[in-house]
Amino acid sequence: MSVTRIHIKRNSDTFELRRCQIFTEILNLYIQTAAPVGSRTIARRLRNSLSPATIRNIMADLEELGYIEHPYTSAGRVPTDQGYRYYVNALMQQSHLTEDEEETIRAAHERHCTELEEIIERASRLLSEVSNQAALVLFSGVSRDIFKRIALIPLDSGSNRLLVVFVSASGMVRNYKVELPEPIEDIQMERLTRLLNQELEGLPLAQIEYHLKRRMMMEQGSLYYNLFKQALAIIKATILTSKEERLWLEGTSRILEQPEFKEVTRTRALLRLLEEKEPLLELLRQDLEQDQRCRIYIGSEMGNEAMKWYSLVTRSYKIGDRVIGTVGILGPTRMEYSHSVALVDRMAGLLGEVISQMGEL
Amino acid sequence: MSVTRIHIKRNSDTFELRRCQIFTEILNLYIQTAAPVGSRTIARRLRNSLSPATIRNIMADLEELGYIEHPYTSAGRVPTDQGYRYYVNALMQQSHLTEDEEETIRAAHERHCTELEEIIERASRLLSEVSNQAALVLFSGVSRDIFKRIALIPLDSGSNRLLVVFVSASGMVRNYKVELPEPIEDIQMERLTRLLNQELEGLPLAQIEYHLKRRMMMEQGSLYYNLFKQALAIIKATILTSKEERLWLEGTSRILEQPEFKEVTRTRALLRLLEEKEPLLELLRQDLEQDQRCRIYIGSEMGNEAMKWYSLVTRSYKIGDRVIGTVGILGPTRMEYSHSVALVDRMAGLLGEVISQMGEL
DNA sequence: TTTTAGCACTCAATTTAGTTGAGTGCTAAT
DNA sequence: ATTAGCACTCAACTAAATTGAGTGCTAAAA
Repeated sequence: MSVTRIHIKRNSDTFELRRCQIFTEILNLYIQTAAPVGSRTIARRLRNSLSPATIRNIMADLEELGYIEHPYTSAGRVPTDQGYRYYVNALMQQSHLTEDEEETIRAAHERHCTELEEIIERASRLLSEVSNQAALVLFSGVSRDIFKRIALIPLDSGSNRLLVVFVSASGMVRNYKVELPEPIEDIQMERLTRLLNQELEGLPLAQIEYHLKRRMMMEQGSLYYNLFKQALAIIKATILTSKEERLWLEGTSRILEQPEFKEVTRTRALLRLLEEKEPLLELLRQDLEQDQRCRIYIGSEMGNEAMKWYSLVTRSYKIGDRVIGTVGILGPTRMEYSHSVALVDRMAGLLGEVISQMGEL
Repeated sequence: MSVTRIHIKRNSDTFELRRCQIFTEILNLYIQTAAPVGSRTIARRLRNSLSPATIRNIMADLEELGYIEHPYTSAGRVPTDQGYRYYVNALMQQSHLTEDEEETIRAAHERHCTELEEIIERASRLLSEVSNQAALVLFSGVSRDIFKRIALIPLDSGSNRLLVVFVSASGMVRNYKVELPEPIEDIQMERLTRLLNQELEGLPLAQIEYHLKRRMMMEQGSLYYNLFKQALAIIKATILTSKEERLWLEGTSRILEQPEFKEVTRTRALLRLLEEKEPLLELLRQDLEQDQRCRIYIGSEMGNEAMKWYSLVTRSYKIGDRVIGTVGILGPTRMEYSHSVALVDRMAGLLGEVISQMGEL
């Protein structure tokens, strides 16, 4: 009673292998049916090469390892988050898209379009449709984008209201309205525009401030000093202040189509959370830092009670080697991870490509 | 058995009045509790001035009129869509916002901001929070907006790619990328810009095409002819092609908090529909045509199976007397219509105001 | 040592039957 | 025109019984 007997001494390779096989079987069945899996079912699936009793023993082992668990004494087994993690890390095999899926994706990308936002919205819709889960796309391009061109447009002649139009290398266009402390002459404005475009072209946004400050120092005392000062002020008030992060979330209603939806409270909590967006953003921002392959967050790993029953598969997408955002699929922990990974990979690749092309134009 | 006896001959004013009173009572009770209302409950609410039996008779009348119905033989009564309609048209009294609500709304509008989209997003969130229902805001400003200013920015020097920046009177800024059939010189472009700004300032977008064509005719043979031709081409490729309708939808998860949510299929169907957006848009577009006070669509009136159990309260908002969009609340048919109307009215007024101010700046 | 058959046991889920109570419609008395 | 009274209906709840998929353990077989 007091000593927990750990009897997984049968550690030869064959046993190890068989355990994995049975675990995968449980996992797959559970993914398909959403119902706890029992020993007899597994036995049948293995064409009775092992008896239910044996499988029960192995299941006991798996439970001790923390990969599966009992909802109650006499129910079948259900994978734990730890189990999914093990599967994802060690057992999962690469999966490929079906021809249908390829076709759908290709068809959707046939119509070209020039609006970045439209491209992203479509991509998120597409991903949601093909995966039949909720899909998300984060665009956080601006902050890691590159300066291409700026234009200053007076909003009222003679006034001090200014429209600043900014075009980034990735083709994104942004507008900012600014109010200057005092009216600015047309000639001065033209100079300013020319200066900014000459100085900043090709510069990553992160370096702009530093660069302008340095140049300002250099020009100290010269005619240009004031110009640089003004330029810096404008840039600071516009491009640098805006944290242009935007999240698209599509197909949340598909979450209601899963059987786990029956648990009303779970679903409600999740949808609430998704509407807030901030918690998700925090998670996604991590992906921006490193350029890795797919990231998978399983249930409790997301560190949020409301997301306990859901998993997230994400991958960053990029222009060249600059990460500019993240795409992802959100579904119940009981999801087909390999398939989701394949989809997310494809979407991330495609989205990067399409946006790159757009920027080049 | 064969002849339906209609015994609503008691048509004197007192009876009429009493019927209304009881109907309102049923309606209010049902709105509060979401449970069918029985004759005894009503009798108690009327301090037993009438016996349950009498009330049953009246209820039978109301049922014959189509205002209430039985879910099953021995259940209480539930208002029908027709009943809600009657209430809304004839019985509903104007309601005012509570101080709390006023306070919340005012607080939210304290922080000024310059981005149109941000203002609208905030407004929809706010409306959803205060009403505790799903809220929506349609912005369809552009098509009925007024020209203010245009700017042309070459994207690559010497190339034929152009960024067109357009500012409308309501303060909205739009960008379009266009590809010209042949490169355009800087001087020519400046002329073009000046021409467009001079010709079109203050013109409703709907009249732009006609105006330019007419001017083109007038200048036939003159030096300006080609300029006008080019101008028209650009305008057509940008401002006039874009149908810049955008719908914000916030707080859909609040729908899950209503008791009618138990009917899983209903909710699922609704959320699905809301994600598509198009059906809602169609409905909302109608409001743009006339400037009326609040519009109320009740359940089946929306002509969509999935929305059968929900109602929509909308009102257009405007700049001056130009309608530029619609705000609305979406909730179960069993909603507090008068309160929703008050909220929607306030939001529509406020939103119009805020956007107007923004445009003036 | 591993596998399996057998058995007692558990427990959610389903079924069944019975009870309750809010509500109705009708009729006859007030 | 109103009400009291009565028979009837039916969802919702309760409690008990049944079912069956599943378990763990043990002892025998391989």
